[in-house]
Amino acid sequence: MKTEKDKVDAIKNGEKHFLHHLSIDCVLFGYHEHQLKVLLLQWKHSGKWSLPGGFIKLDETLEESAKRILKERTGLDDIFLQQFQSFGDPKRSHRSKQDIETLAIVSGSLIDETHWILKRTVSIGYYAVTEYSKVTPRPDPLSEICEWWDIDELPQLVFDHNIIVTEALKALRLQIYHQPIGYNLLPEKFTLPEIHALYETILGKELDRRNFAKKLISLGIIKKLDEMRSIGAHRSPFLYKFDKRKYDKALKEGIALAF
Amino acid sequence: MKTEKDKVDAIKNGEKHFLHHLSIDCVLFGYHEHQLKVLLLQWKHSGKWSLPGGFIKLDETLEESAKRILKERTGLDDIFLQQFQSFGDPKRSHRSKQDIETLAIVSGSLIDETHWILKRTVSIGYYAVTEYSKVTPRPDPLSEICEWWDIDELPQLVFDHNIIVTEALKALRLQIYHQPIGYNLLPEKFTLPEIHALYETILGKELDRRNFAKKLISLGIIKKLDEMRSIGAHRSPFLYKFDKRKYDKALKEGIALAF
DNA sequence: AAATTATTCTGTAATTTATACGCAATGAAG
DNA sequence: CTTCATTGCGTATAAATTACAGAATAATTT
Repeated sequence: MKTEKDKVDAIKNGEKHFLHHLSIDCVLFGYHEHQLKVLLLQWKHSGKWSLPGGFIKLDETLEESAKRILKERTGLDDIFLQQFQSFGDPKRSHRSKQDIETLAIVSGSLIDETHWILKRTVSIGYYAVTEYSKVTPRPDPLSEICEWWDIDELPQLVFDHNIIVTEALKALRLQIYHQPIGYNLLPEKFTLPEIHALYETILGKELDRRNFAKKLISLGIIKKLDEMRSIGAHRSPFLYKFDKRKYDKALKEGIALAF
Repeated sequence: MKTEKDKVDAIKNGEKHFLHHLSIDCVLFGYHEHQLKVLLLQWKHSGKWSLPGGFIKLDETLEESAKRILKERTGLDDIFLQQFQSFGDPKRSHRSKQDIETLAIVSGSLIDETHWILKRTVSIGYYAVTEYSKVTPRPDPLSEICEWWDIDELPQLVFDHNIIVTEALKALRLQIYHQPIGYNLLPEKFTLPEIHALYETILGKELDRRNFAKKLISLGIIKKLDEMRSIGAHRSPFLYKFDKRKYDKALKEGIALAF
């Protein structure tokens, strides 16, 4: 585990450890009670909101980099990450004078216009989906707050981060039609209503529960167990689990869902 | 138009003009006589084959950069470009001693291990599709030959370029199910057999011509004209053209094709 | 001028898939 | 033992996809 000092130090001496002109931005979708949320950070002093992001170490792959960044904010290992687009407008990462001052104060170093962190930066976008409740959000050294925001009540974000979120959501919704989603997002054993709610939340629309179940079962990616879950004052739903072999096959070869 | 000298000079002095650690690689698919081809370059001396690629200027967008690179190789403006993935393995762009020597000879400059062009490079992949016959391939200063290769008879390529082609084809085939393709790829007026062959070629499989036509017409993105084309010793097919308004709408909003 | 050949155009029947929805079954609470 | 909210099962209908047959046409050949 890194100390806070180490990470602030990274800004000062990052020149030697990170790829210049490149960054990673992560859109982490959190799923909870029929609501889709996004993890955001609030910068110190300016109070501006941003996506969790960071720089790429000289010897790590893009995916390793994204994983590391997300782990620092959430504590989670093994998130299913998906690269979806790179953002490279020459002016996208322009920082205001105030933001530069903040960087200088927080890192305790001189930041003039030649500083590596102010160079034009192309950002590689990754998205991931997680169970909201699994995460304990942790701000980074440059931020005051790290918390979930409802997908349709986002504040204005820094740089082009609002666009990045929009594109990530588009990519996620396109993906859900061509690959199964849910493994690592649901408990090992789950009920039909649970996976049904997950899909409805991500797609942002209603899906007939009976037809939905029929389709997933007929594709063979989930299968019924002989157990039930007790959910209080109502009929107990059966438990299901993913057929990992068929799930992985569907991941690799793609499926054609039509909801 | 740049002179050859300018471009070789770019290697020597590119440090000041290009973003370090970043490059663009383009997979240009050429469509001709039921064959899908890819434009490749053969490097001088080593004889290795690669995709057309290049570096990003300090003040241009990623798309402008890709457009410029493709224009230099093909003469074509206005190609429909699609960013599809970034490739960032730390070892992906390793060059052999021989290749470094060639770079030094061709550019007439000293290239030691600190030279910017040898740094770890993340490449942003773009693909495009064009009519094979519209293109006059032109090698770049580092290459001997620039020519089309059949998609299923590609040689071994440098770096991870074989993977890049595979991923580009996957992305193109996924795209064709969700967006119309054909504008800028077919003459303004075309026949059903022509557009049918285009789709079969890109997807690499047979599509029933009657059902195919029914679908495109019912979606409204092509419409029948009152003219015919004479094709020699056979029945003359009717001409069609794209309904640009509906085509653009489909591009923007997406469609769901199922062939 | 009639038959031949290769190709395009139109239509329809059979099948599969998707959609809509009614109702019985269940577990706990009153 | 009735009520309530919820799950599970099944079926009728609509829509989309697939498969395929046969007529029409423009030269070329006989």
